[in-house]
Amino acid sequence: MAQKNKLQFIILGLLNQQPLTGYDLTKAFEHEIGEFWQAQHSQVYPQLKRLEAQGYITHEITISGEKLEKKLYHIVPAGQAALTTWITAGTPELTATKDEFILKLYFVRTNRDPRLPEMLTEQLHLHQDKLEHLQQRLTTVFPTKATQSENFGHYLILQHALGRETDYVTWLKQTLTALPK
Amino acid sequence: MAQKNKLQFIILGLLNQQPLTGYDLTKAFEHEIGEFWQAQHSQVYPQLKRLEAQGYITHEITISGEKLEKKLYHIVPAGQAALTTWITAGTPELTATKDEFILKLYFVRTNRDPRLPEMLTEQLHLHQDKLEHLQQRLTTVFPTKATQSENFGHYLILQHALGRETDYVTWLKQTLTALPK
DNA sequence: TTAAAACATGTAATTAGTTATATGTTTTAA
DNA sequence: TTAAAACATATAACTAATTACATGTTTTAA
Repeated sequence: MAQKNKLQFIILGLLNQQPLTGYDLTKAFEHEIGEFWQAQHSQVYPQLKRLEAQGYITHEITISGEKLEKKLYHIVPAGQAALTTWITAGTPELTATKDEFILKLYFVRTNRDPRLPEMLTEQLHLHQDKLEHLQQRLTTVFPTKATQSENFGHYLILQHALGRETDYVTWLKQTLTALPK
Repeated sequence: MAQKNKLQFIILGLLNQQPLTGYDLTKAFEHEIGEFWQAQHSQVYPQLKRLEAQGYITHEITISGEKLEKKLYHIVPAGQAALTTWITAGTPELTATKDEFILKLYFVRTNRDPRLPEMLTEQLHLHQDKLEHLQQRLTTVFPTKATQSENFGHYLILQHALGRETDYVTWLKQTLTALPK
């Protein structure tokens, strides 16, 4: 997929909060931001070099222990400008969700297909787990009104993800019960 | 993104319904199936060659008019087996939705950010349009109970898409009204 | 009759993303 | 004290997907 390099903006956005190393950024993709965007370190390190070449970030080398070199990256004003431009610009394209299960369903022709109950049940479990996970996150990451306003955007998208999964689960349940016996 | 070549199965699935040319398949990605999956002809033609080399499909050449050659592709039993295997196998990975707007929101820190109203309003319009479009499709593609059972999977995923967009619109509206003045 | 649109098939170049390979250091827990 | 886990950075190979390039035919409507 070639999709206009959003990774660069994620990195700028994260560096806009605090200086980080490539390793730190990679960790972020395994946790926090990894909830809705993924990237491997093999994508992160080259992107950091490109951003630095473009004059959006700089790095300083720090030594950890005896000799382990860390490159701590900072955003610079030009990078902040690029980040703001990206956020401020419109987002007129709705990205189609490429959900493999949905794709498989498309090729199931009748409601008597014997594979349907098993397929739907598997997805129900997966999405119920996901829903539980998101509910857990909401209460641990945003326990108070104050924490919600501190990180408003993140709070909003977690709410949205929760709504989406709730809807997914409802749809699967409803479809399962409507199946002919 | 490297995601296990789902295109091959979409092509097998479509050829399982009727023989088609590469051009027909490309058209399908602009209409029907294009609602939730995209592919360009530059992906379709090479994939057809690979599927034929694997022994999943064959083609016959027909002449249109004086000399325009069409390659009409047919699925063969091995291809039908591969298609069934794919559908029957579990689908244990939930694909994360890479929604650019959601990504931007993540970097908006406070509910007083002056960009929020405009950003949310733009998305509201886009998703309202999408919702309307899906409602239109539901009534035109599946006007009767009979048409719904004839193409059950397609009906289901259209229902699901409708629910998803309804939820998206609700979330955006609710967020907009909850914003501080 | 003719020009534009649609039909029809391909390859090349580039970008995005995953998986694999490579190398070494520091910290932690058995 | 030592082995495993975590820290830290980087490149290579490969797959997927978009955009651009390339060529020609048939149909439709002005």
